[in-house]
This record gives sequence, C-alpha cells and structure tokens, in this order.
Amino acid sequence: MVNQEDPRVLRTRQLIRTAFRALLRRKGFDAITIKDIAQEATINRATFYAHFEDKYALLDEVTEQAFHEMIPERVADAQEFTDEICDQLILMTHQYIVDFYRICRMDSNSMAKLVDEKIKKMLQQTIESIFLKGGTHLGPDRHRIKIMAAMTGSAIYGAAHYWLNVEEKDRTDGLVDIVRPYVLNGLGLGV
Amino acid sequence: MVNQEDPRVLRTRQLIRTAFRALLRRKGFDAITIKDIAQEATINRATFYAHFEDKYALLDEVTEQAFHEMIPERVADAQEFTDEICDQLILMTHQYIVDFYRICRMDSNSMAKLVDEKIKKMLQQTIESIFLKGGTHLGPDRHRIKIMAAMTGSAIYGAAHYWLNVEEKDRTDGLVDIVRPYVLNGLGLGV
DNA sequence: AGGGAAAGGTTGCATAGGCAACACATTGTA
DNA sequence: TACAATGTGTTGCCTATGCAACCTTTCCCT
Repeated sequence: MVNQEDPRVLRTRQLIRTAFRALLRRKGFDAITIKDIAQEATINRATFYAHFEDKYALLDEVTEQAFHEMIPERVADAQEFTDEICDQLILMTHQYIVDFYRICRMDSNSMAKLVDEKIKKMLQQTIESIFLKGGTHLGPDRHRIKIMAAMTGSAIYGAAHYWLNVEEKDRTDGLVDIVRPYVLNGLGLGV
Repeated sequence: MVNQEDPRVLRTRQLIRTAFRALLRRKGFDAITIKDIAQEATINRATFYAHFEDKYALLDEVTEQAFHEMIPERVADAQEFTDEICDQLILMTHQYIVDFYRICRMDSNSMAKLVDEKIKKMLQQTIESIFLKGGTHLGPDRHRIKIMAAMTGSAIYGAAHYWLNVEEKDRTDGLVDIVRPYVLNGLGLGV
C-alpha cells in the first residue's frame, strides 16, 4: 500500500475526490465508471485502484469529507452537549441532506443507503465524542454513552430526513423546535 | 528532460505556475525563493529544477500564459488587421499592464523589464500572425512584415504603458482614439 | 442462448517526483 | 574580517504514477 503522507498521494487522492464530486453533479452514481473518474481526475485508471478499492469506498470517503467541511467549528470543539450545540447539529444535518439530494442525482438506491448510513455514523461519532469530552451526566458507562449517542444521532438524522417531505420544509425552525426538546428530554437534559 | 505530455508533468507545471502567481500577489518577485514556490505548490524543490531553469524562466512562462488567457478569441482568430482588431489589441494590452501592476508588486526592476519585453514580444507575434494570415497589403516580403509587426506592437505597448501615468487613465477610449489612427495610418490602412 | 462491447481489476516495466545529503554562493551580522 | 544562516543547484536512491497489455465479469443486443 502507498504511504498516505507522501505529497503525491495526498494530491492524487484529492484529485480523485474532486473529480468524483464533480461527476456526481452531472451523472448518477450508478452511471459513473472508474474510467470516468480517472479521466476527470487526469490520472491513470490503475492509479485509482492504488487508493480506493472501488467507487463505494470513494463515496464513503467523500461523504465523510463533506461532513467535516460542513460541521461548524463550535460543534467540533464542543465540550458539552448544550441546547445550542444540539440546534446546530440538527440544522447542519438537515442542510447536509438537502445539499446532497439537490446536488447529486440520487437515482441510485445503493448510493442513498450508503450515504444515509455514513452520515448517521458520522453524526453518532460526533455526538459520542462530545459526550466523552464533557464529564457527562450519563455516567462512566462507555456502553451506555455509545447507545445514547447512537439514539441521538439516529433521531436527529431521522427527523432531518423526514423533513424533506414536509410542506414547510424551508422553515427549519419548525424542525428544530420539535427535535431539540425530544433529544434533550431523552438525554435527561430537559429544560 | 521530462516528457512534456506526461499527465504528471502537466499537473506539476500547472501547480508551479499557480503557486507562483499566488506568491506574486503577496510578495515581491525578488523576495520569492525557489523554496517558497516549491512549498506553495506542494512539490519538492528538486522537482522545480526538472521543469524550470530558474524563477526567471518561470516568470517568462507565466507571463505568456497570462497573455494567452487575456487575448480575445476574435483577435486570436483574426484573419485581417481591422479597426476592431486594432482596438481590441490596444485595450487588451492596456488591461494586461494595469492588471500586472495592480496584482503584482512591481518592486523589482529586473522583473518589470522581463515582463515588459515579454508582453511586447507576444504582441508582436500576435500581430505578425494576423498579417500573415490575411493576404496582406504589406506585400510578400517577410522581412518587411516582421518589421511592421514589431513597430505596431511596440507602438501599442508603448502607448498603453504611457497611459498608466495619464490623468484620465480610466478613459481608455482616449487611448484608443490616439493609437488607432496612428497605427492604421502607419500601416497605410488609414481611413 | 450466444456473442461482442464495455467495465472491472491486475501486472510489469518505464518514468516523474519525493527525500536527504551535499557543495557552493549569497547575505546578514557580530 | 569572519562566520553563521539561508538560498541555489545537483545527485542517488526509493516510491508513486503512467501506460499498455491482459484476463475476467457484466451488460446488452439479436
């Protein structure tokens, strides 16, 4: 395997990611071939396989990168799961989903499922890391913390996703007003 | 020497050019080192020398690239040296000079001289190529055509450069109104 | 069903680029 | 002046990428 810190490797991987994101804006995921990606990235097809097993692995990484680009600094650095952090997580998740469905042609079920799973996972990890940073009220039980993070992430994601089909979907304050109390009460942080 | 059509070479050279242009916006030419360029381009310093002899060669290429980016298509494709083409050459040259002096810190005499010479040369080549494409009224004498192109290019460049110090320098129509008749009359194309 | 085109992967070899070390030149400074 | 620091330019060795060739798998057309 290649050395992930070699500048050539960093550049090549970035080229591939950028090319893939550009392609997603004009083609469906299923219709994109490795050849397409290699051409768009101006790299050799064989080189692609030195970095990614297949386009699914690439999608995974791109999804993760996009998540990191969208997460507000205050959330990433948060020491505690406050109202404000909760709101930002809800809004960001909603925005992420909206962007993804608007920019990419979600004509592929396999892609939609992969992206959904990935975002949920990233969300859960983010929440868990916040729980762990602040000496949390949830107690020291690592298992319990993980489950609470999983539930919270899933709840936020599920609501944000559902909101796509709501009539007032532009009114994100409506979404926040419903989700925040639910999550905070569930965590025993209710006001 | 490296193969100029290898995709790696094309990418590397582009990285170097882009890095150099970025550096020129925040440092004087004399203050820019090869190390700076290599760092900005995320390439190795030794790699720089595989592509350019020194930063002067790079400046030459970047100047030429910028010229090609600015030249209007109608001028590049022109079959004849018409009034309109003449006007566009004047305006473009003026714009090029203005941009260069605005964007780059022209604190280096060596740089200013190199850039000036290069633009003049590009201008003369462009004009000569137009003369050669249209069965010109200048006759078949290649030598004569070259001199006419050199004079025309120098005249346009000189005027555009002088215009930097004119009070109404924003009024480029004033520049055009002076240069166009001069050049066209000189070429025996007067109206 | 069958057969050809296109995509997915893999491999060996040639070349470009990364890295570290070196000698030399230039500059700044005590 | 001297000497330390920084920049220039080069070299040898190693790794990543390009390229062409190859086989396999998938798809699609009749």
